[in-house]
Amino acid sequence: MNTQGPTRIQKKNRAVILEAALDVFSTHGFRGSTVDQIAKEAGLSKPNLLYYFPSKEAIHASLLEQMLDTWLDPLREMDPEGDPLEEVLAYVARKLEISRTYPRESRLFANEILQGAPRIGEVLSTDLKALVDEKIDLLTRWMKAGHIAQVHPYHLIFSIWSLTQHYADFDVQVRAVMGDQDPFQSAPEFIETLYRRLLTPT
Amino acid sequence: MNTQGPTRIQKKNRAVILEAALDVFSTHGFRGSTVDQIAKEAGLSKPNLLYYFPSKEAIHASLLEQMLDTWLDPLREMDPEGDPLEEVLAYVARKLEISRTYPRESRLFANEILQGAPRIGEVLSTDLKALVDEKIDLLTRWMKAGHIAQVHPYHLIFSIWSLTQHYADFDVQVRAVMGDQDPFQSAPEFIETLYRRLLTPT
DNA sequence: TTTTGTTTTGACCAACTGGTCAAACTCACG
DNA sequence: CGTGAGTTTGACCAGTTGGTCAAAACAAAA
Repeated sequence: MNTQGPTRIQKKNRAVILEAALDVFSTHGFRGSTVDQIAKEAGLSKPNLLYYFPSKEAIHASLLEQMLDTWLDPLREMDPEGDPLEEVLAYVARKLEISRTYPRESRLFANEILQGAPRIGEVLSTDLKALVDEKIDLLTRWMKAGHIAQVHPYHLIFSIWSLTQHYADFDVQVRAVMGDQDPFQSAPEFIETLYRRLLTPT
Repeated sequence: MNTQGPTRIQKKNRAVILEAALDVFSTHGFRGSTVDQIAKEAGLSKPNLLYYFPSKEAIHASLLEQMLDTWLDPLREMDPEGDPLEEVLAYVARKLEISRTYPRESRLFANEILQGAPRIGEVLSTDLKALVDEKIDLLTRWMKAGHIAQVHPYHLIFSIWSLTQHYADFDVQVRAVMGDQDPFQSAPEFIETLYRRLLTPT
């Protein structure tokens, strides 16, 4: 009888599989990826991989779930008690940093949304919407109090998402255009300037 | 011997196929789409579809080529003789309008880039880079002359791409968060404000 | 109507896909 | 050492995929 948690081997192999799957799914999308590909990347045989996860779907679901938390965290941290402008700027900086550190997660997410969010559409219109609405409220209060400039708060948030994730999702294009310059060296300053000028009250 | 151009039927069917393929490819990506799916959407049998295009790849390539022109046009139109700030704002407005009018093309492109641009990587680092470099030059001159504020010109362009395409590529997410409000009603004003504040010289 | 080129299709194929299974192997522990 | 649970694998399967092909159906000019 197994009364203990997962074996050392189970722990290691599940991690190895998720790591490999993230690589594969994030660059080929769900349907574009094959179990064989993931198994090879993980250094396992296909049946062995399917001994640790019941199906391709299950691996993908596990990755998405894990990723959604990482994705939402920076927004959650925006503090109603802090200095408004600095809070927004800090949020933007965190988001950009995450794009740099976890580009594969960003692309996994982008792939899912692009295809109509078949697997996380529900979460978007419940959990995500709830969190965003809460922060929209906060931003609106800040604007009404004159702490930051009045702009459409939804679009403010969308703009932050799109600007920061662009560097992960469209990495190939960014690098093709910029040549050998590192986009992440100059991006933080540009984006901070942008939001400072947009949000500093007149 | 066929000395004339394409038949009336050929013209119509090729168009119908491309239209159907755009629908399918843009929502499922290349590998996620099947020839059968496209054929069904086009109202043709699979062999009949393959009578008009030699392969799945060929249809995809044809779409990408056609799309790239549409995608680059608004940037080409940015006029060195015009008023700097208004030229940039007009470019942004054109780009956003295209996102609204051709969301499928935008998603087709996003899919391709996300997967590492295997089919258009070459074009990006030649044609696209050349065009961008030319406009970067123009923007830099405008900045040095004090007509628009000094910001990193590459990131300025990336920000325009990401902000405008976001509304096409992440449409599902935007709508999930905004509920039944139409994002395209309020987006143009927000984005214009953003670039006006960013670029108006101090 | 005949003839000739164009268009459409059902039947088919080989490669690949996600997933199963029984048998073999490995390993910690008594 | 032995034994039982945990781990790994080769062989296999049914469904799907992109693509082919010969024959049939159709259109239009003579």
